[in-house]
Order: sequence, then C-alpha cells, then structure tokens
Amino acid sequence: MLSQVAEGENQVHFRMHQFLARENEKPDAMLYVQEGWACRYRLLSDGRRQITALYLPGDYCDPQWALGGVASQPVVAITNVRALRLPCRIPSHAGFDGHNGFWQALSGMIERQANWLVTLGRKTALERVAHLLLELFERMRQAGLAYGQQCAMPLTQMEIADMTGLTPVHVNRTLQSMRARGLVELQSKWLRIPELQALREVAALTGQDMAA
Amino acid sequence: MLSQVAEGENQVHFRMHQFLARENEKPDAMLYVQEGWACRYRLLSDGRRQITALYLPGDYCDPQWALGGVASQPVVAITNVRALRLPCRIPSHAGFDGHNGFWQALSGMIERQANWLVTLGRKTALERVAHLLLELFERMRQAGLAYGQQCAMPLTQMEIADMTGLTPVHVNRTLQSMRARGLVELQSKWLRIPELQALREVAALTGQDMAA
DNA sequence: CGGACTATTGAAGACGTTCAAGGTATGTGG
DNA sequence: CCACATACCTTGAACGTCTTCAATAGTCCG
Repeated sequence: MLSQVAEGENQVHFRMHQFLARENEKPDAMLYVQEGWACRYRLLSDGRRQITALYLPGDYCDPQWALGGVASQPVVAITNVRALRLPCRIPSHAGFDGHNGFWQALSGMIERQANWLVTLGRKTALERVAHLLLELFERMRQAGLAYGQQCAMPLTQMEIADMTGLTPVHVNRTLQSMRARGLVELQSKWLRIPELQALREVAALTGQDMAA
Repeated sequence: MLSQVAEGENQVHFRMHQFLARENEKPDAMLYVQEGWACRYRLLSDGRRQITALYLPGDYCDPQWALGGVASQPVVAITNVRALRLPCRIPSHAGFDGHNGFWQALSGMIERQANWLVTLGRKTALERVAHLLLELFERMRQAGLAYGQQCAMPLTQMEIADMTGLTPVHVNRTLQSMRARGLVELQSKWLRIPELQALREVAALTGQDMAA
C-alpha cells in the first residue's frame, strides 16, 4: 500500500504499554501501523478509563493529528508495535496517490466512533461485547490477518471493559455466556467466531454499522 | 463568516422534524446552519435511538459528507432550521479562504464525538446531563447566542435522553436533582447556568473536553 | 520458583429502567 | 377566544442489569 522506498529509515517500534503519543502533545509524524495493536483513551480524575479508538495493523494513528496538529488524547501500545512515520499534514486532495488511504481512514474512524456512541449509549453488555469482537474480526480480516473464522485478539478482559464501558467482572461473565451459547471461542489471545451471522444478530447492528 | 454574495439563492429552510438528510443518501450539498437545531442519530430495530451529533447555529452539517460522499446516518431538524447550501467537497487546504471553518469544524466534531464516548461509556446520569448542558451552553456562547449565563435550549427531555443514553424518566429525575442543587435553571426551552464552574465539576470533565 | 498480572466465582447492593398513571403545556380549528 | 387533541412533563413502585467488594485460581515470564 505504501512506497517501499526508504522504509527502514522511517520505521519505529514501541513496546507494550509505551506511549505513541501523550495528551496535548504535538506529534511530529503520523504513524502507519504495520504490526501490533494500540489504543487511544481518556482517564477521569477518579481512575475511570474509556478507550476511544483502537489502532490495528493497516490503521493510521492518528488522522486527526493532521487536522488539529495536536493529540488531544494519549495513545498507548497494547502489544509491541511496529509502525512507519508519515508526514503529519493534510494530503492534497488533488493528489490522492501516495496517501490515498488517508481520507478513507479518517472517514472510517469517524464512522466507527459514531457506531460506538450508539453501542455505549443504548446497548446491553452482551451486544457491546459482540460489537467489539465482530469489529475486531472484520478489521483484522480486511487487513489480511484473519485465518478462516479466527484472528488474534490480544486484549485483556480489562481492556475489553474499558472499550465497552463495562467492568472487567461483568465482561468476564458476558464472555462466559457467549461461550456457553457457542457465539465465540476465545482463549489464549485468539478469537474464533463459529457463526458470523449469529454474532451479528446478537450485536444488534443496523446494517450500516460495519462492512458486511 | 461567509460571503454574503447570493446568499438568498442558496438559503434553505426545514421545518421541525423534517429530514436534512436520510440514511445512505448522497447529499448534494453541505449545510451551514444559520438558525435552529438539528441532530444526527441512529435507530435500532427495536426502537432504541441514540443521537450521535447535534448541529447548532454556526455548525456545518455535515463535514463528513465531504469525505465519504454519503450520509450514513439520518439528520433531522429539532426546531425549524435555516441554512446555507455549500459545495459538498473537500476544500483545498491551500486555499483556506472562503471555507476556513471546514477543518476546524471537522476536527471539533471528532473531538466532541470522542468526548461523548467517554461520557456514555463511563459517566453517571448526573455527569452525562451536566456534560450535555455545558456543551450546549458553550457552543451557543461561541456562536454568539448566549446572553449572560443563559441560552436557548429547545431539546425535550426525550431528546436529552436519546443524547445521554438514558430514559426520559430518569432524565426528568436527574434534572430535578440538578435544579434542587441550584446547578441549572431550565424551563420553557430556556437554560440558565448560575455557576458555570460548579457544573463543570459535576460533569467530571478532564479539562481537555471542551473550550474553557 | 516467585511475583505480578489476569481470569473466575459469589454475594450484596446501587443505579437506572420499566410500567403505569396523572398533570401540565402547547397548538390548532371551530 | 375557547375547546380539544396531542405532546410533554412529573410522580410512584417494582424490577433488572450491572457494579462493587472480596477471595480464589490460573497464567505468564524472568
């Protein structure tokens, strides 16, 4: 997708739990994630945390940096991450070549964000977790990282909780319920979805929520 | 803010409850809201509704249309709306003139969306309603439509519920609690905030959430 | 092998929902 | 200008989902 020229020079690595960006920092480059997962989040003063975006291989981190010039929320590596540094500016819309993925990435991020507003505002624990697992699988599949009906899933239950707005305890119970129903198989950081359609129905998606 | 040339020709009106855009429609123009309120939302199959964005005077509806070319969620007028039709395309970033507000509007929308993820995922009813009323007041103030510590607030309690992810009944009780504490005065579509700082603390904002 | 993080389980409790009814505005047509 | 219909707001009581607290097991990795 990107030019191979001088890739090595612009490649950067982050270890698990290392920051890709800190709050209110002015990033000097956007990152094109090649390997590993990261997340953007916000922390409330009493410790409550909400993850507001996930970055998977093939994602730009973060398109918004090119708009405002500032990272308003911290981004931290969930696993080890390998990425490419890209110029942090709005590409000319005339020359779509080179970074033709930028607008698509920005649009996709806004779309996903709006979908999560619906999920966090109106859905049950079961629907929330289903939404998350489905989105992860679909995004991994589009990145060419799904194998059949399964893919890597490095999130801990606490991270799932911080994404879905639940407590880790309740995520645990919800996952058990889903396993018991045969909706998902999830163990040792690996996710398998026996019946994609069944999980879609449980997630209460509207059809516009994500690539079918 | 916008050129006065030929304004009349491009001015459009929408009545309360009329659609500014329908789901999956390809809008032929962006709208610059001059007067009135509108909202974007998503409806689940069982009737649950979540509002995902509010459009107030001075807002663009919707910047994202210029990116994807499609309105993925319906937009409906909350009050009567007067707006200007603008070309629905990404402005050249070299020529900021004319639509210099576009990037700022887009960036602001993404920012607000991320803040609502935090609120819907992690905050209590009281904090949610406080966040909403504060945001409305601040945005109205920036649009020059606040008078002292008050501004118009045309939302019904049901619309507040669909924005905050609560039930209308609980919004009612939350508002009463806020009134009893002297945090807000809200009657006949008019909002007054006696102590801005007190409400900010109740909203559990982080300082980055919105213009101070 | 030890230490820390992660997952699991149980019991009690809180916050918000649901259902239902009554009261108050608001706007329209006669 | 009043009558009426509709929408909106308010209140009460019972219920349910999810949280909180706490303790135990499992897993990973140096």
